[in-house]
Amino acid sequence: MVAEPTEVKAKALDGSGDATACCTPLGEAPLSEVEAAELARIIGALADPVRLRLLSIVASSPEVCSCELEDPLAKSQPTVSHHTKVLAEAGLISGEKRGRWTWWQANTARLASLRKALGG
Amino acid sequence: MVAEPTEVKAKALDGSGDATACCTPLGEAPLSEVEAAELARIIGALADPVRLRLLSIVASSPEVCSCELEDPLAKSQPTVSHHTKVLAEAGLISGEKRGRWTWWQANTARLASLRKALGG
DNA sequence: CACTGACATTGACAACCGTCGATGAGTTGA
DNA sequence: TCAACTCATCGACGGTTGTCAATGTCAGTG
Repeated sequence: MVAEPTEVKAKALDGSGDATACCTPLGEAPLSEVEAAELARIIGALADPVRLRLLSIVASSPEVCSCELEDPLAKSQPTVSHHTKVLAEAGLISGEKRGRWTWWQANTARLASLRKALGG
Repeated sequence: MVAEPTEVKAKALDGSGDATACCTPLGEAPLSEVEAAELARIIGALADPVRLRLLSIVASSPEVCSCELEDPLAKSQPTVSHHTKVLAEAGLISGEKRGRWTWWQANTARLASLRKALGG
């Protein structure tokens, strides 16, 4: 028997949970405390070399399985799982569980909105 | 007597210390460990709400004095000094000491290269 | 030359974060 | 039904980080 695909995480950012920018672009006006906190949360998910490499791997392929990440990252399975969770909660990747495997793909819209918040 | 302006910090990133992108854009190819470490260092400088607000203040004005940051950030003087140092070492702001004051300005080129590394 | 003002540095402390072994939950195939 | 597999969660440990009081450094002022 084959299980139905299951959506995986994604945490609210601007309230609705979509991938739009959260903040007024840098350089236009000082950020409010709330905007800064929210933006820092997302950026913080990228402020780690392992997660950056993880995201670059996922973003370079249409879909990547968790099991394909352990080797290139040279990290233990719990560590990889931790990092995917952080990236997913920041909305930067999305996971779908199919059968035994969880498949990840990059959220390019979220990355674009982040670039925009950075002054793009 | 009036002292000459003094340049303030800026730390190597791609070796030359300029403001070009350090890494292959996300989504094009997996990052190397060195690229990821370097990019994470820069992004890490932005992964803090206080530094984000600090940068947004500096970037919204042609020049800002350190003394003008304490109040809006609601942080002590050593804390503000710490954050300006982190941002400067990441190349995101540049400081110039004139007389008693240190004047900061945003490094827009560095921000642009960061956006490019993020897939822009 | 003392004195004040602006900023950097030091040292200490609490909170947070990355890491992994052990364990648990759910799926597949025999 | 049971064994093997994939992944998430838990608990613990060590290292990093944000914060501030105290102190140091240097430029301008009287």
